[in-house]
Amino acid sequence: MQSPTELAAAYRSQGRKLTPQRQLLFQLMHGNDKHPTAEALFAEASAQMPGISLRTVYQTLNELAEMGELQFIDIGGGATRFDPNLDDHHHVVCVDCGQIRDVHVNGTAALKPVGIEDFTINEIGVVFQGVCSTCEKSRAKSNKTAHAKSPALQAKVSK
Amino acid sequence: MQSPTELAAAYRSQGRKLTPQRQLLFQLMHGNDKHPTAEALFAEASAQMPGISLRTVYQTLNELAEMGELQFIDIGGGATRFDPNLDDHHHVVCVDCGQIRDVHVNGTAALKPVGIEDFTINEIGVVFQGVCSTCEKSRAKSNKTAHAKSPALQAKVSK
DNA sequence: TTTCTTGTTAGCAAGACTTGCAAATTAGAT
DNA sequence: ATCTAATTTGCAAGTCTTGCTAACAAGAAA
Repeated sequence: MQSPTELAAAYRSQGRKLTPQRQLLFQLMHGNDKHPTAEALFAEASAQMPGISLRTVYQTLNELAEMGELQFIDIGGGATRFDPNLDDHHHVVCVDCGQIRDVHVNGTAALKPVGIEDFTINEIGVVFQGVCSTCEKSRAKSNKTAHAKSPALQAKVSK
Repeated sequence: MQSPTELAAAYRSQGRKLTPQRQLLFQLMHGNDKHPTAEALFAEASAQMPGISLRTVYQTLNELAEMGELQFIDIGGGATRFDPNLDDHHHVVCVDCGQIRDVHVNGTAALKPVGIEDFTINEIGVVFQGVCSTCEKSRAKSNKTAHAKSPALQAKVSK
């Protein structure tokens, strides 16, 4: 995602208006690597601008996505998460705490799907599932099984 | 996913009962490579067993997932899709019609995520996005832009 | 076969997430 | 200062999935 200043220009050049709500959301998302949900972003925004509506957050995120300034991430678990990182990257998810981390991956160009000659591939997405060190430690203590699914990821399964 | 017969045995050995509803769903899912949503499966099931409830379909799918007989696929677009294929495989999605195809991928073992030493990776998921030949043809006719997103994938975005 | 226990089903309400809509508001041009 | 079209809000509504519970049925036991 471009900087708030650049976005301001981009917005105006498209006939969109530069509102305080949008400017705030530009700031909050710029360089944000937390992959927040709309609700999470709404919470942050509300702290600085009481009264801003969740509807506006959704609206702005959708605009930014249309403009190609950010992407949606759906890895199960309910809410869509937003990623302003436009670099070529992928994601690592902790199945315990649900955190998502951006990660550069070497070797994607060598991936060879077999038997889909009738498809024109445009994009490749790789998601690594694992356990972060923090969760690994708490697992050791609480003696959890290594196969238990994260509250985050099992949300849709057996909440 | 195992065969209906094997699942019957697995169910009983776990103290679960073998109901007609479950047996029907076992059949419908066994070897099913359509990655149906719960609704889609419910529709198929209803044709053969009028009166079966959507609730039961969800329940059974969740059970099978708990038992490791199938996996959930979340690629955005609203509903979760179910995959009974337990082989090591990945997915190709047509961004136009939304179809999902199973695909074997060579080279996944060589994927190297950079900078996540603090994660213990357990699984890797690869999703290829592209356009199937059928949609490619209709695009040529209707002169659609190559960047338009599929109704299926943009469902959550700008339905 | 009848009985009994316990797991299941069906249906509907409700919860989570996201979008549609319309009135009130405001950015930016004139 | 005025005007017009884009925005924001707030709420209703839509989609997908789960919670809850009474009625029901599978499988064990007698």
